[in-house]
Amino acid sequence: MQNKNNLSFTEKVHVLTAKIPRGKVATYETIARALGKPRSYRAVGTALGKNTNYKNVPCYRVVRSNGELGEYSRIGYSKKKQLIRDGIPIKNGKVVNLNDYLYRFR
DNA sequence: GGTCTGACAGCGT
DNA sequence: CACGCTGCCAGAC
Repeated sequence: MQNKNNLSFTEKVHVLTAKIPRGKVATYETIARALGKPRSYRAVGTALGKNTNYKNVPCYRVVRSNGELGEYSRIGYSKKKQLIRDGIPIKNGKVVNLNDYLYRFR
């Protein structure tokens, strides 16, 4: 399903996720907001869930609004480890000072 | 086109 | 403070 922009909502989510720089993270709400729909965070989660392009889309950089890492079920691979590797401090399964590491889409 | 699902969020209990 | 129910939106049936 493609819209006028030639990109489905899901595709947009993937693209934005891929733009998150190393050392930064984004929340489902942030991404939804970047798409101009602050309340589609639900759909964002669904979109990432359907994503299988782990090579191109660093979905581990997408966390919950409260700083928790979220499910990331599919593989069961440590999202936490990846973030730490990117320089994001994690404590008790949550991002420390989320606001400082939160990436703002431009 | 109505209904269900989901890698969520917020508020109530 | 830990659950549970409800609301939200796009995609799949």
